[in-house]
Amino acid sequence: MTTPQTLDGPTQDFLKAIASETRQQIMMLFAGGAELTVGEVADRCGLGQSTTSEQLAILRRGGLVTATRAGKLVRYRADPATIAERLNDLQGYLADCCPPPSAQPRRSS
Amino acid sequence: MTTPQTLDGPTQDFLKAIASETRQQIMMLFAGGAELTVGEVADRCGLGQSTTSEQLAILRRGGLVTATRAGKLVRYRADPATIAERLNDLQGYLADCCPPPSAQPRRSS
DNA sequence: TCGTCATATCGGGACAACACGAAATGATGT
DNA sequence: ACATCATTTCGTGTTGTCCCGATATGACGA
Repeated sequence: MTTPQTLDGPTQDFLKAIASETRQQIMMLFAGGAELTVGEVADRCGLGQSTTSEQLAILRRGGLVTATRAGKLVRYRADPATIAERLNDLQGYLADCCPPPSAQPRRSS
Repeated sequence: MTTPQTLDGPTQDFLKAIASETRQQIMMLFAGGAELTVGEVADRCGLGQSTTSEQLAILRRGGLVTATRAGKLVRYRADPATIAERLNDLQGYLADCCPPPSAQPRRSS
């Protein structure tokens, strides 16, 4: 029943992904449920094409976006379900560290 | 009413602070409302004294812990209120990027 | 005032992250 | 098969993070 020393892998990837100003900026482009290609993202935030592809890959590993091929294009979009999940994990971890003194123990998910 | 391109400073600092395995490990030491000195934290996670001081400073800037002098000692403890606040900001940002298709627009805090 | 103890700051070395251009991959149309 | 276009992967330079030992600050007691 020992609480783990750190977060699990998926939540780690989520945090690393979102803790970058560039990637936050990218995420904003998906507001409203927009679907965008790598090239479109690159244009709209003034990054090189390869850089953008790499950053999107990191966001994908973090569960923030999903990718689907459409011919030669790859359409990226936000992944609200996974985001909510990771956010919930994070909240659980923080509830363990940061106890309202009378906090009830959390279920082990 | 244009949504800002990135998160605000405090939330940035919060994310950078928590997105480090070492600092997550440190935060776990504060579970249960524990108050710890720099030296105690250094011992318990096997870090150097100066390293620990620096990492705690980062956590402090991120709003995760607070510090109070007690004689020559400095006692650090978790700061649940600020953490909840930052977590809420983050949630708001993500709600903007990641729309459950029928999401109602968020208030501008 | 002087010495001591805890903490903070400084300087540096090893290593990862960021952004780029160039080359490889993969899919489409001719 | 070939050319083309979007994307990915690779190699590289630059910048930032992590951790350290050494030194400075600040508080307390003799």
